[in-house]
Amino acid sequence: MKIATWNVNSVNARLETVLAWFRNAQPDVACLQEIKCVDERFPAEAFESLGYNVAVHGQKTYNGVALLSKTPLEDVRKGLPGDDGDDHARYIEAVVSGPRPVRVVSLYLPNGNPVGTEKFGYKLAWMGRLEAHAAELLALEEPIALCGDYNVIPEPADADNPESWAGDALFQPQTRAAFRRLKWLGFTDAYMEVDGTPGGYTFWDYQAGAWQRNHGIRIDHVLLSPQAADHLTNVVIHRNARAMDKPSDHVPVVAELALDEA
DNA sequence: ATGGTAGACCTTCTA
Repeated sequence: MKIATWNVNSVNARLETVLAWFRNAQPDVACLQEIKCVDERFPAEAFESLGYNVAVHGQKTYNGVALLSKTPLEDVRKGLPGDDGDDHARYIEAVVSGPRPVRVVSLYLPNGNPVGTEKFGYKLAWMGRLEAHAAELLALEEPIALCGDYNVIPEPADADNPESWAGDALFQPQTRAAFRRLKWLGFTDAYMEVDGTPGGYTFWDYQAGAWQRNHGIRIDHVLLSPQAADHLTNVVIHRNARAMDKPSDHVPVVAELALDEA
């Protein structure tokens, strides 16, 4: 099973680019972030025509996440528990049905810049809520994949120029510590497990020629529960998607699970 | 050097 995660930076502005990638990569499951549209504006028919079932948690202008799956999506949850006053559409969870069901999450963790503002506080609070909910999910002892744009640079090796991110919310000690706490619950960072080579970037800013200069960072992650990590066979970062026409500033990350094998 | 670009959308916010 190929599970993809991709921050598409507006699914409607990027639809032809996204569909071209789907036709080529053929993921079984896909987690999209920053769709930047309400549910009714999500181009569900375009994905359904490619054979996907669709679940959307949308929002006008900002944020918005979606799940796509070749098999039906069950037990859909929209919104991260823990704060009824949080109206950002940044979390959707569902069970991908099949002989070996997998619980899949598409998450768009807050950016948190600038540091020292309420935005950074919101980011850290959101990470705390994610940790609490992830702990509850782990107790289910199911195959689980927490996929998305975490807006976290875990280690210096995950940035081309770590010094330039020193003051950024994505690389603060508190941010990195919160991400470690999440992993230490018992999750495996899929990329680090099968590859771990420095330079596996997933984001290059549109500005200042970041792509041309390879000023990238690894901030899109797939975290797997033990019951999923046991079946992990490969992770591919689709770097060449950054060179497509009208690219997103993020590229897809695809994790492969061989769930039929012991 | 505090730059640069992209998307949604209405003038500026977010990233």
